[in-house]
Parts: sequence; C-alpha cells; structure tokens
Amino acid sequence: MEIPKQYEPKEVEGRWYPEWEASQYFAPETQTNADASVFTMVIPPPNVTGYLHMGHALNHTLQDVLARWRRMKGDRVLWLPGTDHAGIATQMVVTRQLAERGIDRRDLGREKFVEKVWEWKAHSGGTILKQMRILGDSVDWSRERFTMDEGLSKAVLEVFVRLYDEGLIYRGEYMVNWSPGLQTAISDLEVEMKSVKSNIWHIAYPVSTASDSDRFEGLAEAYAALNEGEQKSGLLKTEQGTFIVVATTRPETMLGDTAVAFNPEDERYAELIGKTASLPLVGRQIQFIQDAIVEKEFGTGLVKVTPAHDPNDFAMGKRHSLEFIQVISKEAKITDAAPEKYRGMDRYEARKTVVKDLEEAGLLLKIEDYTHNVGHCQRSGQVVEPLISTQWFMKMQPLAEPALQAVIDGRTKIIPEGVSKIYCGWLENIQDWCVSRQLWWGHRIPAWYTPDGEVVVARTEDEARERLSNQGKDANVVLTPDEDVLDTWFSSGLWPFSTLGWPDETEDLKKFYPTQVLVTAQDIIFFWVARMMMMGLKFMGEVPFSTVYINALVLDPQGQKMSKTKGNVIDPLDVFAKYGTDAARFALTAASTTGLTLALQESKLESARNFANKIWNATRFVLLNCGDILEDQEPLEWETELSQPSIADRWILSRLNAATAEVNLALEEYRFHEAAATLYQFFWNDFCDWYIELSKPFVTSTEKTDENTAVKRRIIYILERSLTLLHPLMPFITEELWQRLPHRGKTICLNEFPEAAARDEQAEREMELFTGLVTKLRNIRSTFNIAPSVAINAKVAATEASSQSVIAAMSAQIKRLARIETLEIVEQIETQKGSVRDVINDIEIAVPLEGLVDFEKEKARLESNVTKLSKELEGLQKRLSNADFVARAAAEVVTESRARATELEEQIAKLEVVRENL
RNA sequence: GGGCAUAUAACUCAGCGGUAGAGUGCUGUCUUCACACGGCAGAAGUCACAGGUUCAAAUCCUGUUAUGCCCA
Repeated sequence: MEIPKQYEPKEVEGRWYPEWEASQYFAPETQTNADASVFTMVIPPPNVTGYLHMGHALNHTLQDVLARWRRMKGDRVLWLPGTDHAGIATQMVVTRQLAERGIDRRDLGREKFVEKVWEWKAHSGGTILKQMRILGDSVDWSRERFTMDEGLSKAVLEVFVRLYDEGLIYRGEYMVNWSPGLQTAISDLEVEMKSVKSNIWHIAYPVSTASDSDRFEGLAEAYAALNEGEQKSGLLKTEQGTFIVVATTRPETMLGDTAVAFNPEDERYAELIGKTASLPLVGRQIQFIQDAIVEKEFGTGLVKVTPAHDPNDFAMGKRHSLEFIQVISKEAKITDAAPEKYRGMDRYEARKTVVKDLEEAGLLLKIEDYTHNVGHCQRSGQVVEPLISTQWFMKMQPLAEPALQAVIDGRTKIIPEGVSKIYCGWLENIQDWCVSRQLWWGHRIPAWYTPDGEVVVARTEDEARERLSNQGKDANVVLTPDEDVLDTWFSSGLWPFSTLGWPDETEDLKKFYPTQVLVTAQDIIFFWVARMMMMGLKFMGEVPFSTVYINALVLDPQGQKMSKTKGNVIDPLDVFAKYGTDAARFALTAASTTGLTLALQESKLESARNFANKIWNATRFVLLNCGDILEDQEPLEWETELSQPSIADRWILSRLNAATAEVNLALEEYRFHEAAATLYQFFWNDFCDWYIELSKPFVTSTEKTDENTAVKRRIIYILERSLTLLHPLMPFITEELWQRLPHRGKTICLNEFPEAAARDEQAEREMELFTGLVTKLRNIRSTFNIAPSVAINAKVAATEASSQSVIAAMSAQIKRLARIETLEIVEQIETQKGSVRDVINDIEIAVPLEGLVDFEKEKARLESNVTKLSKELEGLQKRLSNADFVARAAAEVVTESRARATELEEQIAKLEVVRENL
C-alpha cells in the first residue's frame, strides 16, 4: 500500500462529499431509533446573490461541528439549509446585468423584470450552496428552502394578514428614512450613522424690522458681541430691528420651515410668544412654539422647525398642528414648494446657494465647525433623507415584550451572555418597523385599493373581494394591488417555522420546531434574531430556539475588519486550497474563544495544517505496521484476552477518556476552542509523542506474539476512537483514514461518538513519573551536547515502593526513549566523580559522564533547578507561616501546600548535596 | 453623549480566587525506518496602571489610561 508522507488535502476532500450527499447521511431520517432526541438548526440563509466569505466559513463550521457531533451521538439531526431572496441586493444585481445589455429595468416592466430575476436565480444564484459542499456542511439538502418559495410566500401572506387583522400592521403617512439612491424607504436598522465633518450655521430670522431693507448690516458683529459674555442668547435687538438666531446643520431645509421652537422653560424667549418671524429667502411668516424637546443649551436654544424634513420637527409639527411643506423630493431635489430660484437643485447645491443668499442678505451670522453623525443608507451609501411618505409599519412593542421576556427568563439563552444585554436594550426601546419597500423583487404586500382609495388586506384578490362584501361594500369594483414589497427581513423572521411548512401543520413542523440552536453573527441580532424571536413566539407560541450562539467577527491577521474598500478580504476558498479545508475548519474552531472577534492568524492555519499532517502520519504508521490486523477489517474492542494492558496502555485509555469527557462537555457548553485544544493535545502530545513511541517495539516487531498483537489492536482502537472524536471538526481526513481502519458501519459520519468512561488515576500517576524521568534523562543528554550515537548509562534510586515498581516495569522503555545503554536500579546513589546528578520526586538520578562533563554547565544547570524549586518553596513557606492562612484557608489547600513544601524541601536538600560534591 | 467589551510571553489568544498556559515565533540539537508540515531539550511574562476586599487576587470591587464595538 502506497501512502504519501504528506497529507494532500486536495486528493481527499473532493471525494467524500458527493458520497455523503448521495447516501443522504445528513437527513434526519437516517436516525431510525424512535426514541432519539431531535436536534434542529436552521442555517442563517445567505443572500442568494452571495458567495462564501470568512464569516460564513466560521459560522458554518461551528454549525457543522454541532450537527456532526449530535448526529454521531445518536440524535435525529436536522440542519436545514437555504437562501434568502435579498430584495435590494438581488434587484441591484439583475438591474446592473440588464443595464450592461442596454436594457432599462423600467422599460422592461415589473412582470418581465421579476421573470428575469428568477432566470438569474436559476442560472447564477446560489453559488454559496455549492461552496457549502466544499466546506463539508452536513445539511439536509432535501429540505433546502428559499424565502421566495411558494410555501414561504404563503407563510408571509398569512403573517401579514393576521397581524393586520390584529391591528399590528398599519399603513400611514409618517416620516421614514428615504434612500434617494435606491428610491425606497428603508428601516431604521438599514441606516448607518457615520461621523461627518460639517458646520453649524447661525441664521437670523427677522421678527420686526425698522426699515424695509432686504439687506442688513452689522448683525454678525452684534450677535458676536451679544454672546461674548456668560449670558448667551439668540434674541438679537439692534437698530435695524429684532431678530432671532437659529443654529442648524441643514440650512437648505429652512425653505420648508413653518415655525421656530424653544423650550417652555427658556425665559430668554418668552416674549416671542404670539409674535411671528419672517422666513428669509421665502418671506413666509412663521410662528413661535414652545416644546420640551428643544434643548436650552444646544445652539441658541432656538430651533428652526421643518416638519417635513426632520424626525423631531415632524413630531413637533404633529403636536403643534404645523404646516408640512415638502421642499425636498424623493430624488433629493428642491421641490416646487420652494421659491423658484431653488427648484430642481440638488440638496447640497441648494445648501450652498441658501448659505450664499443668506450671507448676502446679512443674515448669516456665524459658521462653526461641527462633526456630527449623519444617517447613510447601508446599501447605497447615500445620505438618507427623512421624508414623509405613506408606508406600511409593524407595531413592535406588543411583539417585543414576549421576546424580551423569553431571554430574561432564560427560555432562550444567548451566548456570549453580554450580547443578551444588547438584545434586551434594543427591544426595550423598540420603534415601529417600516416594512414596505418600493422595489419589485420581493413579497408583494397583500393589499388592494378600491377606486375610492380604501385599502383591503387579504391573502388573495378573491379574498379581498370577499372581505369587501362581508363589510357590506361593493365587491365588484376594480381593485388595484399595492405596488410595494416587504422588507426582506419580514420573510427571514419566519424562517424557523416557515421552512418547516407553517402555516400548514406538517409533520416536520411538529417534529422539528422549536429548534435547539441558532448560530449566527452579531450584526444581525436586531435584523434577524430578535424578529425571529418575536414571530416565533407570536405564531408558534414557543421560542424558535433555546440557544443563540453568536460567533465571532472574523478579522484579518492585523486585527482589522475585512472590507472591500480596504482590500484586506480573505477568500475562504483560497484558504481551503492553501491549507486544506479540514485544517481551516480546525483553525476556525480552535480560534473560537470567548471573544467577539477572531483575528485569523496564518500561524493558526499552519499549525492546523501540521496537525492534519500529524493525524495522517500517525495513521500511516499504523497502516504500515499493523497489516496483519487490518486485513480482517473487524471492528476492535479495547479488551483483549491476549495480554494484560501495560501502564502505558491503561494510561492512553485513561487519557482518551479524559479527552472524550472534555470534548463532550466543551461542545455541550459551546466552548469550541477547548474542544479543539483538547483534541490537539491528546492526539499530538499523548497519543503521538508518548503512546506511539512506547508502542513501537511491539508494533514494528515482525514477530507475531500475543503481546505484539494486543498492542497493535489497542493502538488501532485508540486511533479509531481519536478519528471519531476529531470527525466533527475535520470531516474529510477522518473519513478517509477511518475507512482504512477496522470499523463498524459505512461512514464515520454516522459512527458512534465516544462516551467517556472512568479515568485510571493510578496509570496516569505512574506515566507522569515515567515521562518525568525520561525528560530529566534527555535533559542531561541535551545539556551536555551528547550526540545520539554516544552511549550513556544511568543509575536511579527511588525511595517510594510505587516509584520503584514503575521503574522496574518500564526500564526497557526508559532506556529506549531516554537513549540509555544500561539502566542500573540501585538502593542508593553514591557520590561519584564525573557523574551528573538530578532529582525528580523521590527518584535520584546519576549519569556517569567521565570526561564529558563541563562542570560550569552542570553547576549552572543545578543552580537553575535549585533556584526554581526554592522560589516555589519560599512562596509556600511564607503562606504556611501565616497563621491566618492555616486557620482560614480550605483544609485541602493547607494539606496540599504542606505536602508540596515537604517534597520541595527534600528535593532541594538532595540537589544541594549533589552541588556540594560537584 | 449613553451603553457594552477588552487590556496576560515577541505575535494571536486561553485561564477568571489557591504553584502563570497554548499555538506561532525564538535558542540549541538531531535528516533515529509515521511525520523536518517532524523529534528532543530549552529560554521567554512586576498578568495596563492606582487603590480596595480577602488568609490568599491575573482572577472580585472602585477609579485611571488605552483600544474596540454597539446605540443615539
């Protein structure tokens, strides 16, 4: 059998997934045990336009680890895959493609356009689904869903109509975030606040003027003088008349001002009540209002009110019944409601012009530098324009309350815990959700309008007519359907149950809802997780998942957020190609610590690749040497009649059990990095470094003795169990190797995951003694640069009977691993010139190195040993001499400290003797 | 402006009341028949700073500084 010395992931990885998929190992039906627990996860549906990025790679790896682990533990596992129709993103992609062919979306018309989108989806959509197979995702493809599927669309209609009937969805004219770039309303969540350097402009509005002049002189100076002292004010009285001064970051909106407001407690301006100001450039007389929302300290304490273009002003406009004058259009241009001069100007051009005109009129009194946060459209990047528009909204507060409660009382647990605070904070201050979008691609809002403009919400047009007639109205009118579609997150919010067949009461829904775990990223907690919680509780009466695990944000190796603009995006497929998919998965799992970010280090990937290679070669060693046992391909048990297990055998089994327990517990508690670290350490440090080394004389022997056979069986057993433990993290390499070992079943994917048995503490103690002794002997050889070819001898003397028996039992192994020619076990070690001495626990060591010893080195070595031990002893003695410690510390701690101190004293004493006799 | 994190070895990060750990890197050594993507041995940390609680603090509390994230 030819087995390459280096693991070649490319040779192996492509081979297994098609077989797994064809055999349907990942369908929950594979589990035939009727009593099996159900374990369900729904995948966070990636955009159908999307491709796999590092975030997905991490997110999917962790889910796959959980899915594979639970499946192997015997659960009925459903990991449900699918994609999201991603309204805006998809519409943009297809629009762009059409534009490249010279086709304007609007010329094509809505219906044709939507057809084109479906065509696009069929041909180029879902790239990511193919990439998921490369990653090894053990999802059930037979249940793949798409948010625009018939079934899911039905769920959307159902939810919309029910919520509308309950009064939780309403239509109305409100101020929304308008994206001039996308020409649609967007929700609060889709607005990204960005810090922008700008100005505050102080503008004077005349209240009463002494002359008819349209140009004022010296106001700026007067204003500056007025505000020199402690007492600031925006009420400016000069020879030319009385003015008020407002401070604004958006001067262009003054064209739509309909009032000036100040705080009711602001006595500076009380006298203005009942008066009016003349709006410069426009000439409109506007009133003064008092509103508590105005901060006395901000600016002059007087604010211009533009009810049609600012959310706060909108609220004030409603409260004070002001006029709403829209001066900025959906295209972000000045409307006909403004003076002719400004009409048609872009909002920023208008700003410049307004500022210039005010300056010329002598009414621009001051310009301050100011940095503030401005809302930008997450998708288009354009500055959002607050506009009044008729949209559909979802009332959130009644839905949020149960979703908040579920996390507070622990029905849903969010990991890491800190994230639940973010979740709760958002739900406590939740705003209504604007759910309508002025797009073509998405779920059409199920509403129709009568010629009178009355709205009817229903699942179908027929039902709409039925509803009209039920209300005693004419059902035979022309019904015009609503043009808008729903926010994509509306359908995603239903994902945990719509994918299982809801609103129909399907078997799947009964069996698999609620799900157990949701693994997702922190940036969609509000967009998605919170809404699924609300919808799940509302329509299923149960939380959609008992645990939400938030995976880290993957950063580049420098700890920077990856972004296209920075050009530091790492393509996971490149990483898989370079290091191997299993290695990448292992590295990601190992890096999944408690933090919320994860910097992807090259060194971690390399170490994971090396680990894969180690696994490959350890197996290679077994395959090359245990042919006689492998031939049968019979599954092996640990127990064998052939020979009694040695200390090493008992030890490795104990270590396996320890690792098994730790892996199971770590995964249970979502401590992925600990599972990875445990496996790494067990396999490499315990199994490879010690057990394989100890087994070599037996395994490589050509003699077919019972003992040799027994050791071979045991090493294969441990290896098989190890591969099984590793499988959830590294599915491809483990399947490949496992298939070549004696095993039960067709695939490691369905192999029984180990359960931990009891540890063998005695064996672990004995091995610790052995490894410690071997290390000491190797250290001596290393310190004195003794070539491996040079034979050395050693004497050891142990005082404890237990130590003596270990040394006796393992003397051959000590000799081999420490490269000792003759190992003499003696009662006591006499001082001998030219001998290097050491102590470990109760064991004294002497290595005669006549002529080879550099006394300076030996002195230094002993010194450093003594210093290390003395330092520890000092600390202990200090503690033990403290009466409070002895009296108040736990009894165990005191006893242990005493024992350790005694041990240290003895060792130091022995080393001192050696040092004196040097 | 409000809130939440995080500061531990050169780097990336574990540990979160009882002797400071890992991976990478570093030093020395070895091409010994699983693996040089390897073996063996080793060096390396006033656990950000200042107080406090405790018999005992990297670990708990308070403050300071720095960095990051979220919300307005």
